[in-house]
Amino acid sequence: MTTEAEQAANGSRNHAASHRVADYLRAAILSGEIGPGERIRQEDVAERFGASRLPVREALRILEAEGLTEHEQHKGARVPSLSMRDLSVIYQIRERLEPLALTESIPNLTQHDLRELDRLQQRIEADTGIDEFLALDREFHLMTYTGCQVDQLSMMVVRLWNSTQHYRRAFMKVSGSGRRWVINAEHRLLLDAMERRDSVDAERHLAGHIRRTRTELSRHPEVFGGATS
Amino acid sequence: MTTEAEQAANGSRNHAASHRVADYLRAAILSGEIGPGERIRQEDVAERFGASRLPVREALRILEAEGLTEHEQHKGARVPSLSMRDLSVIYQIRERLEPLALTESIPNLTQHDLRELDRLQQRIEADTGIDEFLALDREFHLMTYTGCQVDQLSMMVVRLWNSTQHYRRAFMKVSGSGRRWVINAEHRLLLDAMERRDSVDAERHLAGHIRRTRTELSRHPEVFGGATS
DNA sequence: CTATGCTAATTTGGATCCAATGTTCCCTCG
DNA sequence: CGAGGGAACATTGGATCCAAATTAGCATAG
Repeated sequence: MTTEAEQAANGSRNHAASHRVADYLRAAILSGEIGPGERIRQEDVAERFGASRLPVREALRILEAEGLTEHEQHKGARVPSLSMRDLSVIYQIRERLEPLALTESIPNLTQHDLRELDRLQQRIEADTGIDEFLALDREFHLMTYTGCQVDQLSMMVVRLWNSTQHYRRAFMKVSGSGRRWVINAEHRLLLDAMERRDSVDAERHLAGHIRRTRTELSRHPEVFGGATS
Repeated sequence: MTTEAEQAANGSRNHAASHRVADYLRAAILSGEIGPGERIRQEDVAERFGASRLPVREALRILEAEGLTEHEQHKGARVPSLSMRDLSVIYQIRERLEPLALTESIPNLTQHDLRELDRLQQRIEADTGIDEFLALDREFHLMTYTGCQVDQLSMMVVRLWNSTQHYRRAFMKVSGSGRRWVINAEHRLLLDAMERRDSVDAERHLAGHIRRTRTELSRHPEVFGGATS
């Protein structure tokens, strides 16, 4: 489920316990099991994970550095609530970073990768539920970056996706799936440019895709549950 | 010295011991005291810091997530060595991210900030040693982003500066200070655009400044001490 | 009945201890 | 004399224990 996340987060397989706990918590946050503002008790996680609190604490530091949790002295960890402005800027960051990652990726994509991307897009076009759509869409985009050899860049992209995951879900729920065809059209244009190995065109389509999403998001302030702090 | 680094790294003052240790280690790495490939022993740090190994371990996880250290199971932490390609891509990332941070910053800069920047640039133009130049240049650029309200963005920028600090120093040492006047001219053009609150022009100058630096860097492979892994 | 202050319980922060793994040095054997 | 193996050492990983701070609950006063 979160395979891509860790792969990009840890250069190679670093299966230390703290990382396994971090992966576990990351998955819990991404799946919505732990929502913004919600507190994370170390003991709970330790117990559920069958380990002591120590690796949990290390994991929380990792997630904090990734921006997935906030810490306050003696008050513990919680998932931060983003404001509309935060989210908007994150999308602006994505709009500049992801095209770069794409350009780095395209020359290294194999025919197999491209076929896999096509297959993913077909599954996205099949009318699925919101949660499945979110998972597939994430998988699709992150897969377009599999050719990007620079860990630091892939990592940044994955983290940006991670920290907005909850709001993407909330947005899908309030906006309905009415505009799914737009997404599909944009994905198809992107895929086409990628198959032609036309980085410039692909960058253009991707940037437009992200920009449009940001614009639509900004029209749905209710995603932030009232509190825009 | 590393004030900006922490300020951006921790949204607010999080003076937990693990963060103080992380700041300490970050400063040691940025100052060149701990160089790429060098190992960091937990006990040493703990002793030097007057604390137990536990906060040190948490600090190392933080630095790992920031990309300042690498970890291997049962082998400990070391500062990663970057390849020419890594460095080049980081500069490409900076070329896209920092103009965005600048645009976010410019409207919020006070007259006082601008005066301070001018003063900094004057100090840069005074012929200083390499280490002082590096510190001032860093301070100058990061100060241009003080108006950027989005923590996540400022944080990313600071981390990019951090992970390339050592190679910037090495580059200055091999390339000599012959081309300092180019930097000064670019800084002046950037400052002028900022004073006119012309984000577009400022972005253009900044991107050019970073691109030129990347190009010059790529002409000095000896910065990587032979090993380009 | 509400608000405030105090105490008890919960939770996080830090230190020490033990286990597991990696490293080094030396001895032996080819 | 060099290479391989093994034992002692050093270092990291994890668990438990204690201290400090926050939170929650209760009692009491207004």
